[in-house]
Amino acid sequence: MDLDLNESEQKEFNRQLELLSFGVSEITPKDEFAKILAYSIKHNKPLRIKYGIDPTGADVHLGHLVPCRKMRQFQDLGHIGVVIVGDYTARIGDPTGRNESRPALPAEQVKKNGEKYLEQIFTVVDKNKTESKFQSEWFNQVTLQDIILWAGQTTVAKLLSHETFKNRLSDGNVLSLHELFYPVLQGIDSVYVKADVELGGNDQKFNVLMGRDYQKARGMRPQVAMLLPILLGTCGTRKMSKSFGNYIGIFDDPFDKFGKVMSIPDNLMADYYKYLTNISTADHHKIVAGLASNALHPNETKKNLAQEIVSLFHGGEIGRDMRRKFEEVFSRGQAPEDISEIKVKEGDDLLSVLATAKIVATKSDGRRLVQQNAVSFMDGEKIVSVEFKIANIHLDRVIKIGKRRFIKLVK
RNA sequence: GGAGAGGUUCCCGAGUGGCCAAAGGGAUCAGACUGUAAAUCUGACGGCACUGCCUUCGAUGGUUCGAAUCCGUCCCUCUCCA
Repeated sequence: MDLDLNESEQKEFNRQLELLSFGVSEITPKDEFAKILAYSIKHNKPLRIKYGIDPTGADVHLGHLVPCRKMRQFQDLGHIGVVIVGDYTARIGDPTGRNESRPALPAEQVKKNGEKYLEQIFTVVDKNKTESKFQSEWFNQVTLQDIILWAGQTTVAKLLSHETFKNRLSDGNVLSLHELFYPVLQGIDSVYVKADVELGGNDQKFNVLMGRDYQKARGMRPQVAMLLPILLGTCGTRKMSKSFGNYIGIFDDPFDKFGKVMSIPDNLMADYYKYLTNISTADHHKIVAGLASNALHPNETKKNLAQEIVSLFHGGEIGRDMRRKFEEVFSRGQAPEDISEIKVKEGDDLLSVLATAKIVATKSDGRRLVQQNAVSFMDGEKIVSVEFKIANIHLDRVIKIGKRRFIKLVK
């Protein structure tokens, strides 16, 4: 490889290296990354940046966006994004960090999820500079002979060196053979798409490095692993994940997004600012310092953050609206403007009405809420009887359940 | 193929004949408090015609006045042996 850069190439190299390294927790191997980047610049050959996502559900969440935003950065510098929808790996379920197998998903479900995933990913990734692919494009042609070949190019000891697999075995949990294929398939993907760099969360190191092994086995230049921090979920303790229920989804309603951001612990604000908004490094420093010195009010700062994040997906106007709505509902205890309505008539049993409106899960649930003093009319009186019947004087009034459930009774 | 151990409510997990709709923890919801859908404390947490009744403890069929608990069959998992 001829890597003697002239002055302007060197300048460009430094610029890209700095930008691309920002906010990354690990580049392995680092010197190789520098080499392929230099080569790319010298020969004006864009790098192929791979990112794979398993369409196990229908929702992409903000945690997925950390690598996506990095991909966007690459694209803005002229490189090519390769997004792989893991429609095969989704059927296995990523075993990383899990102590049990996941149920297999049917193929059509996975296909449908995949389309939705791409749509969500393209809210951040530049669609025009992206090749999007489904694993089935290559895996559907595979023969048993291929599979045996791949299986022969890694070892059980290697796979079992993965902590997840090791722990599963030692804890006496289920470990099925197909799960061992998860890293293998991910590695083979890199061969098929000729990836130069693969993006992934920190927990994906093992899987990403498999790609290097398989590329080397084919005499290809191995990809570089670029690992990004794992975004913590709204609970502040575990990684953002659908299965932990602590995620903020791209398709979440804007008000939900706002509220969910408001529910994160204060100490997560800096990370969310860093990885999810477009603020500059300098502004980020200001916020971190401001919070530390109490110059910035944590609640205001969090509202700003929530507004930023909502605006990112829904535009500035909706961002402002959601902030106003949040302040109305929670800070001032007012009802929001857009309340759903339910038709009632004199004598209707309130619990039945609420259950029909699906604002409480079941009548028993509603009964409990009444007993816990959670149900009241917006303009004052509390409902204390589980046998409360609706009268005409209650029409056009708003019932509030807990802090965030509202419903209007109409004729 | 053989021997042993298991499969419990949304999740983890206790429960080996009636006091079990089933301990404890997590998640969730509510109340208080708060700058917050944060933290903390308190409470709730299968359903309904709610001091009672109905459904649930892998599936199914039994034993018993009575079964998550005992027995048969089946399905699934783990460990050791081969």
